[in-house]
Amino acid sequence: MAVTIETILAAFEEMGLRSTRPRRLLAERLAALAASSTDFSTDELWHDLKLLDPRLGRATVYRTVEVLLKEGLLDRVEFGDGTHRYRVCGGTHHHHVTCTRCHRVIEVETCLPGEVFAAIALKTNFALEGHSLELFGCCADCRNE
Amino acid sequence: MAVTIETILAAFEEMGLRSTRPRRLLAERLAALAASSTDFSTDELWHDLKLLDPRLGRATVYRTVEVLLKEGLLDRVEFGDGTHRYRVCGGTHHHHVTCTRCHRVIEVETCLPGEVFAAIALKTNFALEGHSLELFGCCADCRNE
DNA sequence: TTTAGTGCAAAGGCTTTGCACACCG
DNA sequence: CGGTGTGCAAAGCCTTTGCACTAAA
Repeated sequence: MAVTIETILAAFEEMGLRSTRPRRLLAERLAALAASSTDFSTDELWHDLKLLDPRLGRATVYRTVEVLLKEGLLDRVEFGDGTHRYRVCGGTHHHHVTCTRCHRVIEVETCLPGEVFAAIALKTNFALEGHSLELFGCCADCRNE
Repeated sequence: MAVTIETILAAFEEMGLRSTRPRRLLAERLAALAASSTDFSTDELWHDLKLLDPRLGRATVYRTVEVLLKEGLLDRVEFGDGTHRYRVCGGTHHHHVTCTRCHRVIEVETCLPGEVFAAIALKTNFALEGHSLELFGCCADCRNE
């Protein structure tokens, strides 16, 4: 299921947040990023939005990203070097495959088999609650260059 | 294989780095942390070291951690909220199970079955090069409180 | 009219950098 | 001695916060 402007605006409304101009612009931009499976940094997002409204403040971007993260509409992707980027995602469980050359991120639904979790839980005596899996590699486009 | 003071000092030497007082103190402290499987932040590490040598500078800690990270003797553990900590690890492939209550980190060698990687590579057309897997849960101690 | 939301600028953390001095080899 | 390594302080980033103003409802 694709994340559209409506999805995001509905999320705002559901949380009891007002429909403001900055939030509508954010929703519009994020829907476009979702459609093209493009990930982004807060800074890139802010610069994009400034083209639509030069007065839009950085703080608003941070505040809105935080809200959407909590709501599960955005995903924070951590890189090994300590940097991170965001991407729009439906709320379903998934993992990321990141191209180490061009930084493209692809979602996959493939997950770990239950036995792996069971084995780890048994060995560590942890009650497992969640996990994150990041895969790194080289995408087809970058291999052909 | 346990990481000892000697392991770390040998790593410095192998990299052509001099044996200095700050680096020896670092090695000593890190070996202790390794022995007790304790993870740490740069700040905690710095404060610990200041007890041994009040003049030891923060920058030295950062510089040394960076070197040991690159050498594979340290592991950077990322948390979902954007914070991160470090831990000493032998160079072998492993993953982390983190307690969401007490932040304790346990290493596990259990990894994903090859078929999972094959399936993902096939589906995304990526040449996979690496991955990181972080598991979150509640440890036995925290469940008994 | 009421109060959430915003923009701005300042303040905060953490990390890196520049530089003169210290000290290892 | 020569050059790496260090401590210190300053500068840099990215992010959060405080506050007066704007604009939803």
